Amino acid sequence: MSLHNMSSKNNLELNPRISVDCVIFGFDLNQLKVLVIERSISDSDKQILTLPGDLIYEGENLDIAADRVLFELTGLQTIFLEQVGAFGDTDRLNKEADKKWLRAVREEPEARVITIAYFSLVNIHEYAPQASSFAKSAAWIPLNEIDELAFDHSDILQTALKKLKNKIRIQPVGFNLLPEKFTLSQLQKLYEAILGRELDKRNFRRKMLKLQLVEMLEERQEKVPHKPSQYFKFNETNYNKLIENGFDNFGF
Amino acid sequence: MSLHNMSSKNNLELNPRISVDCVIFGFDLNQLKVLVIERSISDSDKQILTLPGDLIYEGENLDIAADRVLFELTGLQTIFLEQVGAFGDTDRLNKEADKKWLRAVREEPEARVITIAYFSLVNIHEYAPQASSFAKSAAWIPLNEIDELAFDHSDILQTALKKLKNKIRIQPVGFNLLPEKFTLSQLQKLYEAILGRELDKRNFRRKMLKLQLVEMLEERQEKVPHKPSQYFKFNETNYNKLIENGFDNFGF
DNA sequence: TTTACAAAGTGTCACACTTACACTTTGCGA
DNA sequence: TCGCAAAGTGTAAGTGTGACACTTTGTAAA
Repeated sequence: MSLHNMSSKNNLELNPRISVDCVIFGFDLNQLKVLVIERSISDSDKQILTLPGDLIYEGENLDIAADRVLFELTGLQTIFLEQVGAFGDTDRLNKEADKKWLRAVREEPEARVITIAYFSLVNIHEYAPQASSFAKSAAWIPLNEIDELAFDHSDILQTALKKLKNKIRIQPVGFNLLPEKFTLSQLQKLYEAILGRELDKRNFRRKMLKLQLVEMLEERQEKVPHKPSQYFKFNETNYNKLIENGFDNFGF
Repeated sequence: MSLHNMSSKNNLELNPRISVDCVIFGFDLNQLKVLVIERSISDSDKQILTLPGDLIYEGENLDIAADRVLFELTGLQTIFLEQVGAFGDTDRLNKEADKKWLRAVREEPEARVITIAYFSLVNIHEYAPQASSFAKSAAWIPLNEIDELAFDHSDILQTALKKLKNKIRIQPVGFNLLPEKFTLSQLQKLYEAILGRELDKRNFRRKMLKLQLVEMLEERQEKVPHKPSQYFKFNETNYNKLIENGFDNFGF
């Protein structure tokens, strides 16, 4: 710490900047995907992926800042958004490529930044990613194709995913990830994508129907080259009740 | 934001301070308690309770700062400590009594402070709370006797408690809250205190023994005016295995 | 029109876990 | 030796889980 000499520099150290980063999960009825930003300084530079995020504004609440990032990027508002936690290790911006990028875009590239991570579940078909003030290009990348992210974003992503996995066991998940009507197979694929393993079709259906989480619609699939499946929708009353109380099928 | 005029003041606004606050749970073999600080400016002032916490130091990792707060207050090191999350609402320091106190003790009482909350489980008998650099007096208060805390600390406490409740359903809890040897009734009381409801004695014992979480010692209680109970200890191997894997008795 | 395809949809049995419930045992202290 | 107070113990009914294979049905191609 005594490496730094002048008070203005010192001040930078003393007062970390705060950012929010969002892990935005989407589901294309087949795979779980994450919305990432392709960051580049020059064309020659290797593309590096980051999670969407931004420094918070003066006087802005953390949740609001996360809403803002999500909205600017996707146009989505009042969507599910839950805090993952704070990531503030002093060396989190220390990778050479990251430092180079920060020097190119930040007013105070050396400043410590503590980020508050959020995660969100969105319906991938409801919109297309938009260019925003902090991101020129955004893209949905399948979860299992992401191997390296800038800063500590891989860490953040893994933590968010763990949180989602735990959540799905206790509360229903899907309202935000699925279109209004969906088939039970699609719902099952969603659970499989999140849990990372296959589930038995019959057992899955039995469970979903017993929980009365979903209800059958009149409508069916059309023009599929096999037996068309029934569409379902969430039973909003029961869905919210289960969100409130949890499944509560624990050991106590 | 435009209320503030000068750049130094502005700078305060732009760069929030970061603190850590710790929810330290203890268990006296009967009740769940929380370690709180009694804050007072003058003797005449009404005592207000806060969670122990401190601004982080320059260049200090968040986890390290939380460790430090815990250590200074309790002398305990390398204890279970898990992040609850970030609390950063712009109005979290706006209560009149809190502002008065901040003006008395902080260099920059008007600065925005974002706090990262942690929670910890400690064995209440292993030590006595100590005066520390940030707290003159600390005390264990039963959870259900705490009705008001400074700042947003009630909110933080409730969030930490919810986290603990969820944790106990998925992972064993107790190693840090209980002495080395304990009775099954004491363990049951701990679970009841955390879950906030009574459990059936026989069912509880059956479950604990089946999980092989604990093992019986030769030793028994002595000089108790009733049938003495066996002492148990945690089976460290199985305990750690269960921490790793979770109970996994969910719906999927 | 017939046929092949591909995914939807369906039932049962064994097993494990949960819940509810009441009496006996034991050491201490009066 | 008697009373107390908490420890300790078993069972039966019900419910959820996990494993498992065949039939149905609409489309599209032959």
